Amino acid sequence: MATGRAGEGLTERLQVALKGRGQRWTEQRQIIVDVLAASDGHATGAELIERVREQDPSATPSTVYRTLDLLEELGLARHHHGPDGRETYHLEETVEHGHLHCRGCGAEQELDAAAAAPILKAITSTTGFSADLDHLSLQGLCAACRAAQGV
Amino acid sequence: MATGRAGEGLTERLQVALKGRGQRWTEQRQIIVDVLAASDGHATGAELIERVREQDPSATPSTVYRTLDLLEELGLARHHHGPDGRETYHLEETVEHGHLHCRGCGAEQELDAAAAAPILKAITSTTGFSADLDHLSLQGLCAACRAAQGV
DNA sequence: GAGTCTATCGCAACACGTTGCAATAAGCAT
DNA sequence: ATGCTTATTGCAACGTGTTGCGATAGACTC
Repeated sequence: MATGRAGEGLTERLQVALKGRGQRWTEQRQIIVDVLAASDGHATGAELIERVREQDPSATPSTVYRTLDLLEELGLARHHHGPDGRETYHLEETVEHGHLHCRGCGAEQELDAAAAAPILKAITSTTGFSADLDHLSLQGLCAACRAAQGV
Repeated sequence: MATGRAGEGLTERLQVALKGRGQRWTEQRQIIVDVLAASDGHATGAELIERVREQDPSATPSTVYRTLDLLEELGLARHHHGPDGRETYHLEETVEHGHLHCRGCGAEQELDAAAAAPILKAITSTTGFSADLDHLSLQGLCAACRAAQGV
């Protein structure tokens, strides 16, 4: 939880992965990975940029977004879209999980792999489609709101 | 199939609903509803604006988006977010359905209510959450791509 | 260490969507 | 028909995210 520093092994994994693709390790990328590691799960692009800028005011949005894309290509980060269409990013280290947004009370529940398993299974068996848990972002009514609204 | 004109009853329903709320019926709103009706399902905000502008070049994005919000409030339109976070709008008349985006081949399948029923049931029984089919937008691998990749 | 190649950076512009505000015009009452 | 109230419009600016391009600088060779 929010260590403030990228996991020690992570930086090295990154350096190796980049070198293997003829790409480069830079200080900005280190900062972005650190910030992402410190953000522990759910940070929007704008938040990440702001935090990166605290450490390096010369950083620009394009650099941050491009680095995030790169991290995704390498499989070290993921992003998904909230109910308002905004993006949130997190490291792949974080447990894979889906999201449930309640349109009644606005609450957001996480959906871990165990809870999601029957759902993913139902998707596969009815559609042949293998869904990515990380992109599973549902909107609806939570149990409490359903009870409150007598639905 | 893209009638090109809003269903006759629709315009009247709208006028009544608006009047009941002390709101007004304008030509622009008629155009927007017509365009939406002609778009038959999946149109992005930008596309809608472009088509509205063909009929009324003075229309601006803010007006179109505000009208779309209004239509949603009235329950006559819906929107959801694609895998890239962009919005697509459709009339409530359109059959309620979810979406499946394949990250392998880029194909998009629709998920009708019958196919979704077991999935929604699984969601409810494991989480207590009642999900909105219209916001169900999954990303993953379709059966063909899974076979091709031997996953 | 100097030179070369090219990935990365910063900038500027764009695209989509949202919001605040002043001007317009819809709908109602007279 | 005229005037009044206020919902709606258009404009302009902003926020988030993307893209093209020239300049910078990282990594490798000699």
